[in-house]
Amino acid sequence: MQIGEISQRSGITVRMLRYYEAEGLLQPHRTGSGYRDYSETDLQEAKRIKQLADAGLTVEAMHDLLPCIISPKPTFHPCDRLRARLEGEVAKLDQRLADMERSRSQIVGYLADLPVDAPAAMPQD
Amino acid sequence: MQIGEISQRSGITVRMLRYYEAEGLLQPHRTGSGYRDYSETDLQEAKRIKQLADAGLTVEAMHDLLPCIISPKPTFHPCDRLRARLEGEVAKLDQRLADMERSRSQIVGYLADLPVDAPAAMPQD
DNA sequence: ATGCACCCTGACAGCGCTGTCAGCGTCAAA
DNA sequence: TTTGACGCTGACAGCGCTGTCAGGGTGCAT
Repeated sequence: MQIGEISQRSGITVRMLRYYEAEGLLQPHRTGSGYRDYSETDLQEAKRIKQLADAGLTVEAMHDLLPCIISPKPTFHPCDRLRARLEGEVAKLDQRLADMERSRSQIVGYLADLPVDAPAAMPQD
Repeated sequence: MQIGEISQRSGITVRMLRYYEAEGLLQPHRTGSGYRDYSETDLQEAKRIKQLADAGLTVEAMHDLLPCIISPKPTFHPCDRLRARLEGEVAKLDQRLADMERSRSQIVGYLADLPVDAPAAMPQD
């Protein structure tokens, strides 16, 4: 299928599909005239890429991920490095989650201290 | 105090202090020769700015926040707009938190399906 | 053969900061 | 007065995408 179709079917913009290809993820065949020609397998991969992207992973991280995850058949390469990377990603996520929780309660605190609309309380340091 | 000192005391880089000033937050007096001259109050404000920045708020959001929050005495302006903004920020944070939770479990799922190092399972679609 | 939708590449812009460098004043101490 | 730390401004770069535009082919249907 052409790029427009896979774009619609995967929810990834044409722009980003080309970007992913340039970055070494998801490299479709080309027709004689140079058109990208995506297979159903490519579509599967595209969907996974989208999941990961939505999950906040960088292209660089996906680079390590995909070789182990995408394959429609069992993967045979040592995935220890990948495991490490994934664990790192989780750790990073946890870190960010914690930060954001903290932010959230801070803002909620501000909100609580906010005067209703007239002179009133202030957040004490 | 000069910029270097407030930088150390607030944990904000010199670069960012100037940036915040350019953005209209935290505008210190100037000495005759043009040096920035920060007061203790400025330091307080700087610390709050840092908190908010760490909390992931943009300068633009802080713009609305600070007039209501910073003041060392009760604030008298109507803060309804601020309240709305804060609530919006909380909502955004909640959204992002949810996304990230989802990402996290997705990755953890991948991790669980990962072969130990030899040929093995694959994530079933 | 003409048209129109769709594809191609390459390049520039913008997000919201943040670092860094250049080129040049200021100030206090030696 | 000279030195060295510190301050000033302005500007460019980079992060990781993402949109958009320009200039130009391809392919199918009238």
